Amino acid sequence: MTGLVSIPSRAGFLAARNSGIKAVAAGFVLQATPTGRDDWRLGLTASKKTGNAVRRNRARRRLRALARSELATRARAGTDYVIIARHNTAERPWQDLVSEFHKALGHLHRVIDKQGGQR
RNA sequence: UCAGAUGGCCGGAUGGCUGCUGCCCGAACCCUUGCGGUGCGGGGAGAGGAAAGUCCGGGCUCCACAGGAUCAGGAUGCCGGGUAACGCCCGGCGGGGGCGACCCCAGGGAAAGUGCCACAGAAAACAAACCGCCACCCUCCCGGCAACGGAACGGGUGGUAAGGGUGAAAAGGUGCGGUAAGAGCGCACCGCCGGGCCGGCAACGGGCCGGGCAUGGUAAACCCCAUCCGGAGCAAGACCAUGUAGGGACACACGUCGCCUUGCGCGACAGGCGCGAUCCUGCGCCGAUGUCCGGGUAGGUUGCUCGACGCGUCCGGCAACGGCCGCGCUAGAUGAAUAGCCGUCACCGGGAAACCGGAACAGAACCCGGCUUACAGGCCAUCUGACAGC
Repeated sequence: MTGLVSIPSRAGFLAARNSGIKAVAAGFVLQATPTGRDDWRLGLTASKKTGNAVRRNRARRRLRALARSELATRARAGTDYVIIARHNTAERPWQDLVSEFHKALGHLHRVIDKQGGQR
């Protein structure tokens, strides 16, 4: 998957979940955690609560398309982003997802800046 | 035309913009010159009929493994064929259902043995006898002066299994004869058992002869018989890179002899380990190692898609299927590509219309053959029954 670098192992996902910060939107949950790497990486998660395999795959594909169009130009190096699908991700209107993503990403970046300033 | 049966097929189409995975081609650059790497441009490909459940059968890989005997365990179970194989498919047979086309069946053995047969019922299997039916005896009672005679709706002894009742099932069925009443007691037909004949590869079917009839059901209870079966799975397995050192637990032999090149040597025999168990034959490994735990590392390549493959003509076969020839190459991902958004046209529902909704079951993960389950809507072929027309 060129263009997007994916988080290769379960350890990366667990790190994002435990030490990262998160923003909950109506159509998804966005998490971010600093890694100290040169590039930024993306992880996608769709649990069984999202639905059957078809719904999970569709939700993951829509989230990937979202990341490709909206996150690629705004992502910060040295950060792992994890997007978690929710039960309505597969059929939520596309424009709603886009606007929610902008809000969530802006929130996370502000929190990261604040934490960095305190240290 | 309506109702139905069987078999097969489809599972929206097309376009724009922005992207992804792997393949091929082209030019450029880089170096460790290779079947190399990097980005760029172009081309064509990219989920299913069930991809599902993971229920059977194989291929492939590892457990190094092969042959035989006995036992244990599991699966299958009418017959014949198809197949790599099957618990699958096809064609028959038998039984059951339907007016019919057709459908359904866990369909070997119950005179090898053991067990079980609830409730109800007298009785559930070397038969037995509750209400009955029949015969005989006694008595109440009646007649007679008496001897005695008659005689129950009562009692006893015996015969019987027709009828009643119970049950899923009551020891062949129906009819006639027969009898005290009855009974295969006798006869006819049906069924059953035995023998032989004919047809069929066979399951089985059809006559014939003999026998008055023995053998209840349950094997989806144990069991018997026949056939088949080693285990684990692509997270199999292989290679590269990284790492490779100390710790804990468990297992078992540590013996004899020979040779000279006297070595942490080689060889032989015992010994140990190795199929579910035991034994035999062969073979391999071990003789200070093996296995596991914990710790550490968990990145890349390969296996990975040309195959019991798909399509078509012809030939053989009732068919499943097989064969010859020709053409085609049709996903190979790995936190996991095959998409995101927006149109147009068809389909379904609502509406007078503009238009608004809906569109099933469901996502490859080593690959095939099946089974099972889920499924909006639609198409085709053949056949059956009814009605109408000719």
